[in-house]
Amino acid sequence: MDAFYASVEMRDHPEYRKKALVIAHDPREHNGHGVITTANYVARKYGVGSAMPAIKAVQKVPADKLVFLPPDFEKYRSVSAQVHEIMHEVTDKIQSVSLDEAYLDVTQNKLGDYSTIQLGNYMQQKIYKETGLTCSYGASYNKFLAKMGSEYAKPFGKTLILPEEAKDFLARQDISKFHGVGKKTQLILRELGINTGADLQAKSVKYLIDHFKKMGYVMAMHSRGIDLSPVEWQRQRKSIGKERTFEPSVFEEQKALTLLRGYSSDIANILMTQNVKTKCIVLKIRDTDFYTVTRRRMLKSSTRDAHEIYQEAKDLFEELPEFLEKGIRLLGVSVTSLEQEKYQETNLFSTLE
DNA sequence: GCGGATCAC
DNA sequence: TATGGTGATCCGC
Repeated sequence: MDAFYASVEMRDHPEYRKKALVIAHDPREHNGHGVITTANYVARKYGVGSAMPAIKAVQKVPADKLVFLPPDFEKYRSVSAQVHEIMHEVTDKIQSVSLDEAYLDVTQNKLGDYSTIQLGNYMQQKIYKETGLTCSYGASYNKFLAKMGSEYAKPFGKTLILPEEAKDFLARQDISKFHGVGKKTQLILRELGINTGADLQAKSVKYLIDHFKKMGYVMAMHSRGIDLSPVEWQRQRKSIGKERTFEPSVFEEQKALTLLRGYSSDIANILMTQNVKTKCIVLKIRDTDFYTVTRRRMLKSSTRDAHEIYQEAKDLFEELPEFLEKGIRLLGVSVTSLEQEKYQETNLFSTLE
């Protein structure tokens, strides 16, 4: 398989920033882009009320020159669709990872007899021309290496990793660059003296499985340049959820129940548009001390009814009265065990065609 | 199947 | 230091 991973840099483009950011009023400072920082941190520091999602980074802008920009998700979504159109010129085998990242299987492509790099350059340049966004991509013989190469190429580059180069390339990478290796796994790996791809390669597969179970096997394979997972371009969603954090916390039962009703209705609407039903309702709740639990209930028969979802969520909620005492910081509902409705019109037509 | 943990973005 | 929202997967029961 020729795999391809593209990552579009939206957050650094002034028009497409997806998240809250802080920007200097004076465009002569910081190239007119201002300074991106953790919105909540800045909000607290400068006494501005804000609970925007956070991103990374820098400071150095005086307080009186700061202004908060709300995220424009509509814009973000529409640009993402534009980018996807360009990718679809090359192949329909696209696995979206998020609005701005995707895997493409270009073993076959729609444009003709081109190399993976030629296809990549075509998309990269077209995306830049049509949206002004830079993107990087990685190309290799499997998904893992394609993604690794893409990260390596950021913010506006490309990386081609050939089979005979893979092991050396991986040996040089820090374990933090391995997909699936997060904070916790990193900590344990480093305690074992494993800091790089070379260290992973030096350990036996058995050793890694003994320490990390399935994850160990995956890391062993990845470090050796092996990843057989396909580009899942037809995957369907397995859960749908809605949750919200409150500042200050919620103490009133009526308010909590109203929120649950709203979430249930939102979820029911999505079930409707996606033509699926659910067999399992999950309640998620977090108190002021950040103590979080989830409780779920399996249904006898699947549903897409807002009120039925609400009733289950309410039942689960009422089994946890302690949270109202403490104060509710977060409340959420999600549904899993989704079942595709059969005999869907679109399916019928597409089958007949 | 359930609930917590971990991870990605 | 302060930790948002959505979704997936894995582990140990």
